[in-house]
Parts: sequence; C-alpha cells; structure tokens
Amino acid sequence: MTSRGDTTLSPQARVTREDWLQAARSTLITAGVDQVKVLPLARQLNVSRSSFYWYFRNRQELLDQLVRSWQETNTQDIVTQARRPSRTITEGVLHLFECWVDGAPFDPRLDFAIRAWARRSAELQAIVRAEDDARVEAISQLYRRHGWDETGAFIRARVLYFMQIGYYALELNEPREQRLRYTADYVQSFTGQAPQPGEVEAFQRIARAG
Amino acid sequence: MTSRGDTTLSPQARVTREDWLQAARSTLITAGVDQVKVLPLARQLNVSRSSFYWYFRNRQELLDQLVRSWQETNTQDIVTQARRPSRTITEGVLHLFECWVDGAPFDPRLDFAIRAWARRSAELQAIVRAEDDARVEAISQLYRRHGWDETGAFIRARVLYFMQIGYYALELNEPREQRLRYTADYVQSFTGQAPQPGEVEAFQRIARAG
DNA sequence: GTCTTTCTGTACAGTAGTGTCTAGGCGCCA
DNA sequence: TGGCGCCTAGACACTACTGTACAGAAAGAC
Repeated sequence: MTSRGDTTLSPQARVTREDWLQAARSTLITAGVDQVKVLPLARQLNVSRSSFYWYFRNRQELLDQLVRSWQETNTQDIVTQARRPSRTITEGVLHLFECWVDGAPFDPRLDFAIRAWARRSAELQAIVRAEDDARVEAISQLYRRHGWDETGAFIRARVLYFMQIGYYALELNEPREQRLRYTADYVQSFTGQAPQPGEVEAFQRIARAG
Repeated sequence: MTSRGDTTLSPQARVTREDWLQAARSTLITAGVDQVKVLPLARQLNVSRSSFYWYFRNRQELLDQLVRSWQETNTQDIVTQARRPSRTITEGVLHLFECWVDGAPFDPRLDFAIRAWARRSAELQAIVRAEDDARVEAISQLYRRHGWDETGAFIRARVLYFMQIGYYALELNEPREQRLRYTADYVQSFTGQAPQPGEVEAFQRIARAG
C-alpha cells in the first residue's frame, strides 16, 4: 500500500492507516467494540496515541470504516456462491458450504462482532438486517431454482443460513477434518435428500485445498 | 425479598440487590458487558453510586452473579423440553419449539449477550461451551429415541439448535403470528417428514396462550 | 423512645480514556 | 544539502469511571 521501508524494519517503524484498521478489526473481533480504543491500539502498534489523529478525525471515523469494510466483503461472498449454476440442489448447497471453509472471504468472527455491536445501535442494526435479507434472499433463490415453492425455499434458506450463523455464534473451533466428516449429514438435513456419490468428495477436495 | 415499604413508594425509594441485578441484566442484554457500569446503573436506579458497594464487593461480583443466574435458567428449559415423552419426532420437535415461545423461561437475548461476552473470557467460554454441549446432547437423545443413528441424530440436533441460536443472533423480532405461520415448514426441515394433521395446531394453541 | 442494623450520600484519591495543540524528526526531491 | 510535507511525540485540558472512608438517615426491634 505505502512504499515505505517495508523491507528494512526500522526500530521505530511508522504505521499506516491500514495498520490501525487491522488492529481495530482484530480487537473488535476478540473483545467487542467497546474495547476498540485509541490508547490501547496505539500501545499495541507501539506508536503515540496522538498520531492516530493524523489518519482519522476521531474514534468514530475508525468505527465507521470498520463497518464499511465488513459490508464490502462478507455478504458478497455468500451471494456469489448462491448464484453459481448448479445441476442439483446438493451441488448448490455444497457451493454455499465453500463460504464457511477456512480462508474464504467470509469472516464469521467479524460477522458475530458486528451483530453484537448492532444490539445498541439502531443505525447499524438496520444495515445488518439489510445484509441478512440479501443473503437469505440469494439462498432462497437457489432452492427455488431447484423446484421448491416460495415458502418452502424461504424456510430452507433460513434454516441453512441461520444454522451457519448459529454455528459460528457457538465458536466451536472444530478441526477441519472433523467438520468435513459431517458434510453428507448436513447436506441431507438441508436438502431432504442424500447426496449422489462423488458430490461430497468434490467439495471436500476444495475445502482441503482452501 | 425485603419487607420494606413496597406499598408506599417513598420519593427516595431504597433499592434491593435484585434491583441492581435486574438493571445490570437489562444493560448486559441491550448494550454488552462493557456497558454494565456501576455509575450509570446508579443513575438509572436514582441512587448514589456508593450504595452499590453495600450489596456487592465490586463490579466483578455483580458480573459473576449475572452469569450464575443465566446458567440456572436458560439451559434447564431446553433440556426439560427435549426429555418430554413424545409419540413422534414431530411432536418432540414441537415440544422444543415451546422454548422459543414468548414468555418461556429461556431468554434468547441474554443467551446472545453472554456469548458475546465469552469472546474475551476463556473462563466464561468454557462455561458456555458446557451449556451448549448439554443442550445439543439432550436434543440428540430426542432424535435417537425416534430411530436416528448416532451421527444422524447429532447433526439433526445441531441443525435445530444452531438454527435457533442463529435466528436469535439475527434479532428479527418477527411478530408471533408470522413466526407461527412457518411452523409446518420448520418441522419439515428438522424432521425430514411432513407433520400429521393436528400436531402443528396443537403447538400453535400453546404458543398463543404463552 | 432509644438503640441497632441497614442502607445512602458526600468527599477523596486514583486510573483510563478522548481530543487538541505544537514542536520537531525523518525521508524525499530538487 | 536544504527545504517541504508527512507523520509522531509530548504536554494539556477534560470527562468518565472505580473503589474507599465515613458520617448520618431511616426503619425495625425491644
């Protein structure tokens, strides 16, 4: 991003706007908005607090930026996967599963942190709701393309999406192989039918490559 | 709890330990742990800050108490409903649905707030995980009683429970009648079979009585 | 009616955070 | 190598919160 001495780490390396954002995002995820404070971030970056105010007007501007960057990444991933052409509903659902694979653009911990934050900001809550609606709508369309009626598709989409949000709310941190072992059972739950031979394996290969 | 003038509201009414806990719980739900502060609570209760220290050693003691009271109520409700005898899996799932009805002991907003809090407390995270395991295990047993194999029952239990946690994470605040309209579709998703005539209606009557 | 227990208010000391102002270091370009 | 613009450190003023000490009000016991 900047062309400053990224190769030679000077003892008192300067810091970029992106560095502040990264540190803030990380704190938001692990500790919640209220812990995103200028002074601790400065200490973490080993830099004076006042230098923050060169990059941001104030703390609020930093927080606004965090929300904006979340909007730009998380929803897009789900919508894109839901819209990919699929021969069977199983294949379509497996496409969605790729969003939850390690290394996907979708960051579930950030998603949760934003939701917790939205509890006390009507403004943010409206933003989150719009994102959720867009995601459920995209998944719903997937089911409709495979023959479900309007309500049936809507509820199936909800069950799949809400289940995933719930999964991350619990923060199980299951190892990848353990998660993959259940793929066929999840597919069965979400589609009402058993996957064809080969379909699950194809997904698992992608997940392992991640 | 105390026998002080609960009938005659004096202009400077005294306050109980339970009042502090209630106010704290309410703030925890709507704004997160970090906003549970002695000074604002005192202002809210219209009482001096220092009087807090009569009831609690310090802020931490208040927070510990909040966790304890959550443990005592929320999990118990789910486990009890899951264990109720049921003739069909549909009936069993509908028993569980009673946990999510307005007025049930289970408080989903508190559940979410505790989860958000647990993100930055390994100690609390361990407690939450144990509660989640107990809930999923109870639901899993329900499916096994109705013929599912171990993995199948486990995944079905997860889908049902995680979906519910996800539902509340989204904070949709749907009106009751709208939620009830989807009952049959949810049942179909969670059991893989359509409900028998009458089963759904029986549940809906209970939900409306609340 | 006084005495005791329970609870509250005021005052004090200390910590952590925000935002502003200003001097100046440091790299880069001429 | 001198100047300019980018960025940082330190000092200042302010607010919010925690926890402690202690005097005293209010209610109940006798």
